[in-house]
Amino acid sequence: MFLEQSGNRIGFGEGFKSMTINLKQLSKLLKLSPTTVSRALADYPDVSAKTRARVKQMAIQQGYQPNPVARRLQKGKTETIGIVITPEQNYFSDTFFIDLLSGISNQITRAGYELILGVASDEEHEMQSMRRMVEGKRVDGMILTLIREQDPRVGYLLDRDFPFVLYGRTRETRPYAFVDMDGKQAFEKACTYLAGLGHRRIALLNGEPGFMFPVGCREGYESGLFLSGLELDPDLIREWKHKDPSQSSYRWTLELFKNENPPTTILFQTEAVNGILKGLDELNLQPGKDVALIGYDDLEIARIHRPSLSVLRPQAREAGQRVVNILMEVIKGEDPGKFQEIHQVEMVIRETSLPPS
Amino acid sequence: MFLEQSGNRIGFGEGFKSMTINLKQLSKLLKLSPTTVSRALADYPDVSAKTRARVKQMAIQQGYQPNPVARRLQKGKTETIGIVITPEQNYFSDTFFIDLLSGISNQITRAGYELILGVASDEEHEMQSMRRMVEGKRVDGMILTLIREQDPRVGYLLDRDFPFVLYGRTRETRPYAFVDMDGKQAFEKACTYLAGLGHRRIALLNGEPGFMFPVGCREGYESGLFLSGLELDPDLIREWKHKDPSQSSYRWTLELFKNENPPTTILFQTEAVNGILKGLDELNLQPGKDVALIGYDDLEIARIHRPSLSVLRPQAREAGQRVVNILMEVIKGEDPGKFQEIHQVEMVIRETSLPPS
DNA sequence: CACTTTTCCCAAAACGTTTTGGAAAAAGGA
DNA sequence: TCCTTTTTCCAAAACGTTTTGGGAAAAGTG
Repeated sequence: MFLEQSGNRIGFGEGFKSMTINLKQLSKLLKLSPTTVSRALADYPDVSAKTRARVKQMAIQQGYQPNPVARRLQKGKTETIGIVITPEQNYFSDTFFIDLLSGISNQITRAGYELILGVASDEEHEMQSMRRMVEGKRVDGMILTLIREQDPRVGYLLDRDFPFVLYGRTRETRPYAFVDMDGKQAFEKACTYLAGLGHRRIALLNGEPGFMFPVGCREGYESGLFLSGLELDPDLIREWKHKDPSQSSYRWTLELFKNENPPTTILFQTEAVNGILKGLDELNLQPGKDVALIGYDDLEIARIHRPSLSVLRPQAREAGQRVVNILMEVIKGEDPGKFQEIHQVEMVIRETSLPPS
Repeated sequence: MFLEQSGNRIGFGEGFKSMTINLKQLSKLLKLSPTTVSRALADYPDVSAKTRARVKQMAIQQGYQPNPVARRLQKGKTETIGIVITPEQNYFSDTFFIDLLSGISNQITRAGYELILGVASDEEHEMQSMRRMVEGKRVDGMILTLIREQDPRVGYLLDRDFPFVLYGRTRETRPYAFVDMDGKQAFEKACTYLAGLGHRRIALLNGEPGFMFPVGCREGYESGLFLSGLELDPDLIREWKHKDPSQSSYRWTLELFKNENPPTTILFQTEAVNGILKGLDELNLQPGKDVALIGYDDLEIARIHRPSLSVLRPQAREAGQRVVNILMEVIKGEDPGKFQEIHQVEMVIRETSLPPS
């Protein structure tokens, strides 16, 4: 009589004693069928306004929340999105990425979904982690970041028609959904801006080849030089390593100034700024004064450094939200090819982008 | 005859066409009952070795994986662990935290569980995100980081007997499970080491009050001074802000050296190193030479900086794994009070811990 | 051979929802 | 009043597992 069936068990050793109420229990309380209660809460038109109100009030009073696991089983959806990060590549410690993740997470929560996180140490584990999510039916869709020029993840997901959205782009002919920052336009803008100030020797300390983003940066750089009537000098282009941004960029900075006709300004990803500053310091060159600097990404260091760094600032949070909204559409069955967005990047002029001295 | 019931649907606009096989379908293929197949795969003794082998082989061949959502419903567990991060506090961009997260994630995967991530902008949203996970029956247990002296999250979870493990400690009399680094011992060790080198004016640039970790750091600092027969001078203790570690530590560094009897060495959390280096640079003091430095946490900058920074190095990855293992025990119903671990912290001597000049 | 024990398998129930396909009651129309 | 339509509700099925509680066949025992 007391606790019929499927009531709360009086836990023994079960740790957490669920204090929560069931649909069945709630419906008993209301003297209605579970069907009606479920439909009332979901605002179906076939339940009267009066009972709907009664149901909702009781649901709130009893703190009823539908069990998500049961709903997922019935609906045939996991209500879950997956993402795999690779801290080895020193990307995760970027505040930009946190902003992206923040936008993603908030939007996913708003949709009533869950974000599950995989942490992989290398490319192989990255793929493995993703396969577990996809083939293990643990997610409805994937979000991919830190995209490579040839990215096996994209082929894998396209092959099995699994919903996904890239933050970034890759070399792939089949249509897929992505949100990308316009790195090309950003670097072009920075380049023409510097040229406009009178700089003639503009160096590019670019990200590691193999990844897609530096490709756009370089395109923008070249196009910027061209638009400004400047010659491209291969000696002014160097690439740092993802595994060790500071060390490699430090060495390349020293290299750049061994040039008999050294640069008066450097374009780079802010990730690499520590190495560059270290190098300039060693060469007794003052950033901003002797060498103008514009970095891509507005990290903390860019703001607190004296002189403060001029940067190209992507709107990471907004991009994260878009990624999620698009993924939801793709999950619904929309054609992924319809969702290909390239977002503009803002240029923030601070103290390191003066004319050459 | 072809696709009876519950077979694969030939998707229409459904996006992802599931190519995966069912327990029912698998059992039909094997001419066995779903019960037997399920039990064979779970290594129950009441299925013969022969059929067990046959079942397993077929399962592999067909790529069968039990639907986790269905299993969760039946088992009454979500097989999911929750964590909420607060990037605002500039904690997340710490590579130490990535290591912790990496250890957590890998161990959770090994247990067949999932890690769901919440990203909250402040304390209020942090609580909100956790409540959604707990009250919404979305997780079996929680992992808490960045613990405050008075932490409402702990009381909340204790009140409802919900399984959780802290990375860190808090002021709470009821027993709870935690894994913490021995910050006290670490700072004591660093302090006595420096005193042993001959330093007499040892400064502490500590983390923000309100959080638990700086409390231990200070205890260790004071105890280290005492053991070395040094007097505590309140003028040598300052606290930087979580929201802006670099800026605040920069200002405090300048302050410290306005002292008529300035320090010859500083103890701090590596998070704050940028501001300290900036300050020393401005004061024309060479780190390592004029002022010895030991930081807590072995961030990238500590290794790449010249001179390289001596640090206290917590084993974040191992700690993450322990947190998960403990949480699994607590979820099983073990007494959380049994799991209170304090891990030793290694001291790595590099180039910034020389005797006073 | 008859009885007991062991081995091997399975039907049915359960987990907590949502959806399907009505059915009873109320309202409207002639 | 009788028939039709609309409104309001609900029983049963389904989602894909695991667990419960046997039961039939095979093997052992006297």
